Amino acid sequence: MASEAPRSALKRERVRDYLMELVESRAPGDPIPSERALCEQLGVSRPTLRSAVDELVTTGVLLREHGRGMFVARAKITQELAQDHDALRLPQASGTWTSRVLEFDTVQAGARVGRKLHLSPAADVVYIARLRLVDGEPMAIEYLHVPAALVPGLSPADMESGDFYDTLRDQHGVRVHEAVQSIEPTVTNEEEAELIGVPVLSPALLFERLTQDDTGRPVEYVHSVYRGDRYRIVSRLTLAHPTSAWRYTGPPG
Amino acid sequence: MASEAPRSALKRERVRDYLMELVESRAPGDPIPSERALCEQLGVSRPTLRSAVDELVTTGVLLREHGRGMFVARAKITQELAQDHDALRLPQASGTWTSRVLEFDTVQAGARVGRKLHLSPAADVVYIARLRLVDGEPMAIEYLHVPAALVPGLSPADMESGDFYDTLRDQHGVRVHEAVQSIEPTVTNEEEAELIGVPVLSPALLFERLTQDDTGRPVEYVHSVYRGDRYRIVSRLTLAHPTSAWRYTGPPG
DNA sequence: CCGAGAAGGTGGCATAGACCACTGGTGGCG
DNA sequence: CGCCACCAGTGGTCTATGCCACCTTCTCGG
Repeated sequence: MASEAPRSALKRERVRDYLMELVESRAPGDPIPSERALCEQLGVSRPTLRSAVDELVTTGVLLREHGRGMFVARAKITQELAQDHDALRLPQASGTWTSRVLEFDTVQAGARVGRKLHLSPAADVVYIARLRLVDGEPMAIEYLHVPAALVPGLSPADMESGDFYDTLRDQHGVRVHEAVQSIEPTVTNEEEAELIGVPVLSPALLFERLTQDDTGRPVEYVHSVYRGDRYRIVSRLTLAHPTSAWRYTGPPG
Repeated sequence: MASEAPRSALKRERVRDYLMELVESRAPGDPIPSERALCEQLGVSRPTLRSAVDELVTTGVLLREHGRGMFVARAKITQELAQDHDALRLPQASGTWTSRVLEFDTVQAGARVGRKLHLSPAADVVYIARLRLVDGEPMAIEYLHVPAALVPGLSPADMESGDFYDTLRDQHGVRVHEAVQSIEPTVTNEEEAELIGVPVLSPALLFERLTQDDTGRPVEYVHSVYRGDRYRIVSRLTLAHPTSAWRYTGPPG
C-alpha cells in the first residue's frame, strides 16, 4: 500500500536491454550464452527470457539455431538503420538475380484472380510460384498468374532464365506497357519464412502488381514477398512540377 | 517406437487456425470469447493460447483491449490483402492530412545528420518530431532535420499547417527539387507503437529521405515510420522505354 | 436520483518444470 | 583406420498456476 512504485521496468524489457548490451559487445556471428545460462545470470524464468529473445530475433538482432545456440546477427537491424546508413545493405543494382521455379501449373482462374485479369473464373491461367535469388541468396517469393491463352507453350525453364517481359515480347508478342503496383509492410508466415530463409514473423515487403500490355489487356497478376533484412527500395524523386511520382506516398512535406 | 506420427500439428498452429475460423465467422469489431474460455474450449494452457493470439494480433487479425476483451480487427489483415483487394484501405489521395508537432528544437547536427546534410557536426539544425494524421487518425511519426541557417524564424505552427515545402519556398526562398528516398519494412518499437496507436512489433514502413533544393544543397533529412495496417504505397508504372522508375524495385519480370 | 466504491471479469506478466527435436562431438565397434 | 551409434547440450513447445492492472457493472449510501 505504502508507496506503490511506478514499476516501469518490466522484466522483459530489462532482459532485452541486457541482451542488447551483450550483443553490442560482441562481433556479428559470435555466439551468446545459452538460454538456460542467461536465465540464471539474469534471475528470470525461461519463458520470460525467450520472450525477450523473440523480440530481438524479430527485429533482426539475434539469430537462433536449433540445437546449436544463439548468435549475433550479421546484418544491422532495421530499427537502427538511421544510425549507420551509409554502410547498409546491398545496393539494389548489384548482384545477379536468378530464379527457381517451385510450382508451375495451369489452373482455373477462380473468382479473385479472374476479376483481376478480366477473365471468367473458369478460364485457364498459368500459375507460377518462384523463388528470386540474388547471388544465390533467397530474396523473395513470387506468385504469378498469367492468362494461359496469352502464353501457349510457356515452360518452367522460361521462368528461370532471362527476363519474363522479354519472353512475353519475343515469344508471345505481348508488349508489357503499364502496371499498377502496391507495396505494404507485412511479416512472414511459415511458408514464406521457410522459403526465403528468415524467421517466422520477420519484417517483409508485400508487393502486388497488375500489369497490362499496350492494348490495355491484363497480362499478369503478381503477388510477391520480399525479405526485409536484405531488401529495400531506393528511389530518386524530382519535384518542381508537382508530378505524380513525387506525390505517390502521400504528403511529403 | 512403433509408428512415430509426423506430428506436424503444433498446438499453437491448431489454436491459431481455430481462431482464424472463429474470426471469419464473425463481423469486424465483434468480440470473441475470453482467453480463459478459449483455453477450456480448446484444451490448451493460457500461455499457449496467448502465443497464438499474439501472432494474430501482430498480423492484424485480432485486437486486444486490456480489461475489455478481444475483438475481430476492423481492417483486413495484410496477409490476406490479395483476397480482397478492391475494397482495401483508404486510398492515398482521400482523407485530410494534418500534423501535430511533438518536438521542436534547435540542436547540433552531430556526426550522422551532419554528414547527410553536408554540415559540420557542430552546425545548428532544427529538429522536429511530428505526428502525421489522416482525418484525425495517427498514420505516421516523422523526424525531420533541417539546417537552421536555411529556415530562420521557423516555428512549430509552420509545421502543423500547410505544406512544409510551400513554407520553404514562400518564406525562405528554398525551392525543393529532388530527393533520394529509401523504403523498407520494419516493426514498431515501443515509442512508435505508442504514438501511432498500434501494438508493439506491428508491421510498418520505414522511410528515409534526403531532399535537395535546385542548387543541389541538402534541405532536409527525414526519417519516418508509417503504420502498416492503414497505409500502403500505390504507384502506376510505365514500361516500354526502360525508365528508371520502372526498374526501381529490382527485376520485375 | 446520482455518484462513489466494491466486486468480478478481462487481458498482462511472470514462474517452475517437463518433455520433444535437433546438433555436434565422442567413443566404441567393425 | 573409419564409420556409426550414442549422448550431452541446445533451442522449441507446452502445462499449471499465481498475481497484477484495467475496465465494466452493480450496489449502496448520500
